[in-house]
Amino acid sequence: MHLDIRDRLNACLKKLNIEFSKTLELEIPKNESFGDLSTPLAMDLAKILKKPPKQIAESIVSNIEKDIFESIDIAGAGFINFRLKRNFILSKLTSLLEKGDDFFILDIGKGRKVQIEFVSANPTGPLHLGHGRGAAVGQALANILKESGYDVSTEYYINDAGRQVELLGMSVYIALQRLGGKDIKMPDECYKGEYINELAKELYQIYGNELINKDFDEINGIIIDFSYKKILNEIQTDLKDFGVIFDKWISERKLYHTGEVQSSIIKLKEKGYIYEKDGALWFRSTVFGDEKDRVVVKSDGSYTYFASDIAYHKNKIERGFDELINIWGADHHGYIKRVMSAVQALGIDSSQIKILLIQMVNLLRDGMPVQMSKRAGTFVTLRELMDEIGVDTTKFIFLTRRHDSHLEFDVEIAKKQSQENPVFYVQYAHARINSIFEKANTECKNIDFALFNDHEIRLIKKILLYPMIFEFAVLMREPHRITFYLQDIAGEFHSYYHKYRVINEDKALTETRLCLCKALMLVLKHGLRMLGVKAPEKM
RNA sequence: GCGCCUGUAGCUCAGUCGGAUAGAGCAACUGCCUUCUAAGCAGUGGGUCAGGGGUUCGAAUCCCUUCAGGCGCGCCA
Repeated sequence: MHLDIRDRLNACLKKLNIEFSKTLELEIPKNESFGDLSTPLAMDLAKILKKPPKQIAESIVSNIEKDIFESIDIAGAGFINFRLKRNFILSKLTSLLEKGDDFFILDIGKGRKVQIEFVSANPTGPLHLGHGRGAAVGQALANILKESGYDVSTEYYINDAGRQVELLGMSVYIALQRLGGKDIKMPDECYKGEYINELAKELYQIYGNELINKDFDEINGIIIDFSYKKILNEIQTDLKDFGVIFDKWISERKLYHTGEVQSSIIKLKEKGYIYEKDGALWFRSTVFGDEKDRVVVKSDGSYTYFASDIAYHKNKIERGFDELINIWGADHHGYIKRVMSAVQALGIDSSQIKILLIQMVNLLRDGMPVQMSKRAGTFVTLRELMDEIGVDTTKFIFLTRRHDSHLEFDVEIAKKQSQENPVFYVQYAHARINSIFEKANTECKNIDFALFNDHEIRLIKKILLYPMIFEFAVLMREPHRITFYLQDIAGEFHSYYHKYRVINEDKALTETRLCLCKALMLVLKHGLRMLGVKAPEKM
């Protein structure tokens, strides 16, 4: 619907010889009496053309093709308000019913290659809530970008090298020693939690006392590999059960084995961004606005995590993506500048990489925040939450906030099956419609537009607005906009459902209303699919 | 101390890179099940957009500043 208006606006601008390269903005007016859709275009153009907005608006209004409009008004400081013809709205409805899911296909991406890297949790422990939120957002983002014409590739970067996995190995080694009766304290920096003991037990079952009597240095390889692979396996299972699929899992170790870490530093060195100080090699990130330069090779000759991350980004860039999206936990925000610096030093435009920060999740139980500490091993895992609350609810709630905003996750509300729980509210609308179709002895056919009342026309307009919401979610890379829309439209439907009977004595009216239901069902199903949430037929 | 993020109704949060009279859900209160699922609906009240300055036709949105909260400031990852 909005695209039809935009097309006419663009054609009109062309006719008037006005250049406007941005995506033309259409919005839902604050007040319904203003019209169906409006645009602040004239006010934007006023700045460029240095003419009064009303004058521009008038010129647009008199030159635009008016076939689909009931009326076009200029209001306020220069808004152009459009009211669509009833016939046009109904033709769009017909089109939606005919095309089904194809109606929602947009070609914004035009095949541009986008890579989304997300979760990428260290394989040193189970996934927790924050990872879950990142997983839900990343997958939803992948879904909507795919659906809108991007060539999307999702990826998980496995930090299977370096200090953290070594610490994991050490932790399991010590647990193993304790299992063998040795009285050793678990050092502070080590990982705790029951899963460490489990890993030790499993190793004991395989190797018996063999490992216990050896020094860590002799057997660290065995322990580290066994442990991180086991954990990675569980992470993969958890993500799969959470409905998150990665196209590619890439290993940090591999970047060392292929020499990419080394070569990327050489490349930076050639460009003059590397220097030596205090026996270490530093990257000049301050050139790009970082607050200090960063070490890439330590004085003991080993690489920092940053070094392999540079190699990873170089690797991504060389794979020819047009856009890279990194989804990180908000606690990594201090890391953004140096990665952006490295990426720029490697020669790509910083606008090609976007880093989305996922804010913290606070878990509430009985109205009280649950304290989480990774060190103490007292954190709530994604697995626990999935098992307790269900995959759909968990995902949906993760998507009810802007990624940038703190999320309060109330377990009690999530478990409630009522209006307080937004997922059920939306799913229930879908199930209700499905149930109507089961009860009806007929289907959506012989649609008679004359039978729609004003309430229904309003609802149809709202349904047809979905592509605009979807487009905006894509352009802004913000899946939560779909979540909000779905709650909104579900509410409209529940209200409609109570006021009017779909199945009634009048066959023509019944069939016409079934078409409205069908259209809404298509939208609900599509929206939920984008979020990765099921649209149940029965509840 | 420095940097980043946040501050919108009692609570949880939307709000289009500056636009029209700032919205929703929950909670509170009042009603609605012999009719397609009450996991639902209808109605009522609720605001100094943290405070203060500035920028302009116009600010919740941009700039400065104060306050409050979160996070980050390793040759850790």
